[in-house]
Amino acid sequence: MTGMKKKGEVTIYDISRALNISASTVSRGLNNSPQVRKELRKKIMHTAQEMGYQHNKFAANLRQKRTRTLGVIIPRIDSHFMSTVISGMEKVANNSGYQLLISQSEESAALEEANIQALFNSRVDGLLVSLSYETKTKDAFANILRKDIPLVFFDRVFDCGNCVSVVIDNYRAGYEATQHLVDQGCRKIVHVAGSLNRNVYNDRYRGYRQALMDNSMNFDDKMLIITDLGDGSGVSIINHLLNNGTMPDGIFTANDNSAVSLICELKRKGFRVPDDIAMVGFNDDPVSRIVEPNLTTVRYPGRAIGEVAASTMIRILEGTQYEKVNSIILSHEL
Amino acid sequence: MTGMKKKGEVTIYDISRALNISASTVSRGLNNSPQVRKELRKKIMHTAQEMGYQHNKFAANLRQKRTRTLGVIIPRIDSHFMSTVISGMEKVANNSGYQLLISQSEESAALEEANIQALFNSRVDGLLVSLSYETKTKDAFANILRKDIPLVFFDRVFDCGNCVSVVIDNYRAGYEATQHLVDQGCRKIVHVAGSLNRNVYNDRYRGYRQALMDNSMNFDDKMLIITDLGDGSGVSIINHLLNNGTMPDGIFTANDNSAVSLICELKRKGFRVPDDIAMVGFNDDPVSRIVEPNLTTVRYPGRAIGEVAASTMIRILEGTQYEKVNSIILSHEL
DNA sequence: TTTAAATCCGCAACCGATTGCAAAAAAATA
DNA sequence: TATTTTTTTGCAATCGGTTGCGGATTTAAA
Repeated sequence: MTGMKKKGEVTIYDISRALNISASTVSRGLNNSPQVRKELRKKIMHTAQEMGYQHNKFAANLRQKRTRTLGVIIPRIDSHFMSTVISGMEKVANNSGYQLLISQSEESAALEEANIQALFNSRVDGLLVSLSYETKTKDAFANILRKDIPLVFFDRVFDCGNCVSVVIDNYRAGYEATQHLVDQGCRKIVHVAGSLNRNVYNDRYRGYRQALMDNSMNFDDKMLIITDLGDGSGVSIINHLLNNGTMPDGIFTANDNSAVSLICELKRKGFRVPDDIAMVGFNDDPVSRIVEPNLTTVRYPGRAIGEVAASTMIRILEGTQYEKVNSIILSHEL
Repeated sequence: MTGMKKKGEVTIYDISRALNISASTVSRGLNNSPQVRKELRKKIMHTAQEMGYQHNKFAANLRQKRTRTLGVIIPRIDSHFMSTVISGMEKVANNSGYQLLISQSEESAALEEANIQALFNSRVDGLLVSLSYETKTKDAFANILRKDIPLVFFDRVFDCGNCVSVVIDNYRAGYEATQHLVDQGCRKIVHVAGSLNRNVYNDRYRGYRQALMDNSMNFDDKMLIITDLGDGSGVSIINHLLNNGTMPDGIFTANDNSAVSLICELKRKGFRVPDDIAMVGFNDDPVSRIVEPNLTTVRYPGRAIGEVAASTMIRILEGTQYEKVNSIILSHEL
């Protein structure tokens, strides 16, 4: 069927035959079990090496009912933030002898569900998820939860009894970002957000609202713009604002892509940034340091989020996570 | 040992008992084999669904000696280019029912070798690799090659008899980039490169040399600067050039990170870009479109590279790749 | 030397799906 | 109805480590 036949693999049985001992001893020897005397252990390993033996994970997995594999589902991997998260995760996992099975939901709830299913079938020991833009319910996770497969959400999370969330305090970050604009003298601040179904955007939005309120600034619906936050979102947002005649003197936007896009478009339209319109972004994309004028942005610790999510998961799996945590909040900074 | 016991899994034996048929028929039924009559097939699937059956890939893998898993080794995942490549790969793989096992070499030959070994042990059906900065020999791939595990290199490749390479024509791209600078009136062009052990940098360098030669411009060693191309490389490069008194009027640099870094540093030192010094980058990072002045850059089709690499691998595995190819060259553009 | 305690090792069952082979059942032909 | 052909189904072996349990061997204690 594959058109490709495997070469004869060397098994522990071959080794046992070569050394004239039993396969169980070989297995124990290779696993460095104290049940096999040191000398013999060495001989086994040496012979294994010599014969080109390769451990077969499937046989082991089948028997042990675990895979040392973590499933990861993210919207997309090709964003600065996500690839940084994954990088941190991969490193931690690798150091602990785990491997990552990564799949992309492409912001689609259906694909997300298919991926959950596929990873479930692959018998991942645990699942690390950042939700798609579309996802509304946790139905898709029913199988996972039913079988007590540990579930860790990061960044875009669900509030969920039996699982852990790794996030930053988006509410506070949103508050601080808005306050920063107020401190700069802005009196009319627009917020550009993503889907309010996602905690990250909802929390930032709530922080923004609270900051306005605490500064006795009023808010109306026209000051909240919900978009996909894509690279090209700037044009339509600015047009929208111009048409509404509600040009603000400050914009707090929920990621850096859209911030950059907005800045470019504003400049094209003749506005000066930050003199006419001040701007705060979110995510600490490298672009934010390059674009002129430099963009104020909320530092989003992607690598740390990945590392913490992975190490938490591993502690849960190894049974060394004693306290029952529901969410882990990492620090951010402007 | 894990502290976590699995719930009793439903197996084909449970189903066979429930339906009073043999496990082999259940297996065939679940695989939609025509050997089982349609009606029964449906009943089997239905019962499986109902009982919450989950296919166990390990048992299947163990028996079939294949995993439908592709190993991927890259220097780092947290760069725009690489994450785009991976994104394309993942999508293609997923569509064909394959999964990706991704690991990072962090530019270290030792870690790369460890990853090869780990993926080998995981019995990946094929291996997709972009080499680390350090790698010098193909020794680490000996096991892979010996067992005829298909090997596809992309971007940073080895010239290797039995495997495929997916690349762009870096030589021509280097030539064109240099020629572009010449056309802009540059008479003294410096090239900033990565390790010349890597084809990508070597080829670009050779293209650069050839372009100089074809324009009767001379070259001396001081005009080639080899660096790690990191985000912070600009400062030291400019200092180096200033100290040498060899300030050029054009720079062709082998990636966009360093280009941006260079531009920033040049501006800080009071040079005007591109009036005093023109610049061409490489990789088509989003930053290249944001930085001012806009950076001329070679469009590097990351997603396409990932897609082509993955689909080629899958064709090889499925035995539908008939022609014997050694390298696939994708097009680029300025 | 005998007995008790440790240490080492192997037997054989097990994990769960796949598949060659052959028997059984059903359908087609004589 | 008997025979051949075709379609369905089941038996049992297989993939390769892992591990509980008991037996064998060695060492220590009596």
